[in-house]
Amino acid sequence: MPPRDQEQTRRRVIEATIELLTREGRDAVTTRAVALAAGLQPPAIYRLFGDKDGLLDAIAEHGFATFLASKSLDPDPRDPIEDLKAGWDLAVEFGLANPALYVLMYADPTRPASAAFTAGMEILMSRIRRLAAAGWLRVDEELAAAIIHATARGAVLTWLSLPEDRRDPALLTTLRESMLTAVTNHEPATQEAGPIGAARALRAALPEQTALSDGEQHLLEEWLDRLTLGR
Amino acid sequence: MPPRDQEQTRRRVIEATIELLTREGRDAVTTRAVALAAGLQPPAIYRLFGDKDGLLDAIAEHGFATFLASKSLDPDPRDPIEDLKAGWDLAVEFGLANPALYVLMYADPTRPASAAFTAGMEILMSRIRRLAAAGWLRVDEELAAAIIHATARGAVLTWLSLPEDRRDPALLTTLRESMLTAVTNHEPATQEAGPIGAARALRAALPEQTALSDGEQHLLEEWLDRLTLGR
DNA sequence: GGAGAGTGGTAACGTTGATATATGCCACCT
DNA sequence: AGGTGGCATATATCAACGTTACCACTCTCC
Repeated sequence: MPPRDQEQTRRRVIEATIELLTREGRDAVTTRAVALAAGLQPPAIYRLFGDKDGLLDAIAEHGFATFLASKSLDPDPRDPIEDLKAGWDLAVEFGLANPALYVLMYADPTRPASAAFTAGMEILMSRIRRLAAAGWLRVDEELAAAIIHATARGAVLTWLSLPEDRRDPALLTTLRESMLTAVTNHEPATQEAGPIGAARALRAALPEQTALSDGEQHLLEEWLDRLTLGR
Repeated sequence: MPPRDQEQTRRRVIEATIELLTREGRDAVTTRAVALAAGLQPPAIYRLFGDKDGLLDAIAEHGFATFLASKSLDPDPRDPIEDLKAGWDLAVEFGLANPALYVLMYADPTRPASAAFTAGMEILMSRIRRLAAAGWLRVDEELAAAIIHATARGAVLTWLSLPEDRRDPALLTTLRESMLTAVTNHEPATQEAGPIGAARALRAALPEQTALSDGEQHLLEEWLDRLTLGR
């Protein structure tokens, strides 16, 4: 049997599993129930996914990918802050739209990061890097990622743990705004994009620094001048 | 047998379970393993706790209570803001000190709130109420509780999901400060960028530059890192 | 002293994740 | 065309799990 068919049954199993998970909950996802829902025998799961964790990773990836595909993410290079907000909203929206899947992916911190998890992190990191390049970042990139991740995670899990009639949308907007003020500056540290603007801004602010020796600072100034000249 | 003895064996079982949980992880907590560790037969668990969830609730309550007992919480009626900070720190500290227990209590949002969970919420709510009485609250009490809860939950779970060598304590202090500015009218002491922001921007934009040699760029990156660290 | 209630121990049931063994099918080579 | 090897399927099975039924014992109270 060519791998085409196997890929097809893989998809069928994955979709049946997601259906089962969202409709009957986490505990209903047993290898037998999945096999039955997909019209296979229990051992087939193991041939296709290795073990149950493999199956769960696969459905996480599939669910995340289809969610992303349903959204159009077109970053505006001129407003990285708006992009960050949109990215945060996207992460939260995924959690609210796919609670069971989200809990599977993000609830247990001891669970090793799945492919879907790292894929989401990649999206975030690219936006953070653009923010940093534009001089907006108040903290270093790694800390920014952690803050964004933590606020989104806390927002979704807390939202889901509240009974439906006590869920206040202000929780989400407030947390997003807090995240923003924690991560970004009120004004960008550089006026122009790219290394040239950053170099010029640093050149201007350099006299205040104390971390470098006189000699180091002198050489640094030369380099910054070369950078601003672009050659 | 008088209930005195039963209470004693209950305690023994609870402590054995916590020991098992923290030493060998979540999956090691089976009714049989717990019974063996406590020197009982498996059915005894059910006589004492009803079912396995009853046992887990009991250990959550016990773990939370002993943690609280080890801390002295003496609210200062004159500084409710400091009290809130201390309360948030307390919640986070509990999570970092008892990861397995915390995950059990807070990871799965579909799990019904245990006694320990609501006990922690009670502590929080009393502080929020005092904050509100003093006129410090920027949002209504329920939203404040949700924000505090969400930031703490996100902080702990994100912290635990990071590998140990990438855990930055600034994540916790930053999130606490964000929570504070989101919930209260207290003005944050925000530091302005100076050369740090510009250095960070240049660091992020550096790969695009062509004016410097590889060696120069490498040394420059080291200096920029030193500048952003401020020492 | 005997009846009843409650405790404790043994064995067992149904289900789960996972695997080993047997059965059937299809492409491929001679 | 007819074997033949390899692979997907199907059945049976395993150990471990949460949980419960059942039985023997002991203690209490009349």
